[in-house]
Amino acid sequence: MSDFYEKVFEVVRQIPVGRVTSYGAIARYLGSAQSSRMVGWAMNLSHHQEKFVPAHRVVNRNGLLTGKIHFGSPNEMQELLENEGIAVENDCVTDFEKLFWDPMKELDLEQFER
DNA sequence: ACGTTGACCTATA
DNA sequence: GTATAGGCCAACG
Repeated sequence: MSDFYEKVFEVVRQIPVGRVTSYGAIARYLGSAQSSRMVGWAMNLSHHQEKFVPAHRVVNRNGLLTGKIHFGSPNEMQELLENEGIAVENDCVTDFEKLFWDPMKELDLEQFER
């Protein structure tokens, strides 16, 4: 497994409950700013990972649940999000800007504080 | 081996 | 404000 995917999974697991992030944010955090597609592909592999990866907390820049079809059922992603307290309407995360969790900001800030 | 596709993003027009 | 174009890299047929 490449380090890239491993890092992606690690970052995704660090997403707090009730928060969401975008593929681009993760890609930028990993240094591959314009390779956001690879992040999505990594999510595809996340199903094979023994450790559970909350891929449902990762949406596109628009807050749209584009990847829901890759889950078992299209409703599964929305159900999981709503179960964590994230309101989803019409396959879009409501108050996406509020719930947005930027790893580049949050993680770097945590590391900086330490 | 080559062409197409894809859980995306940014930039022009 | 929507529309189109380009770029990125890996997987699939």
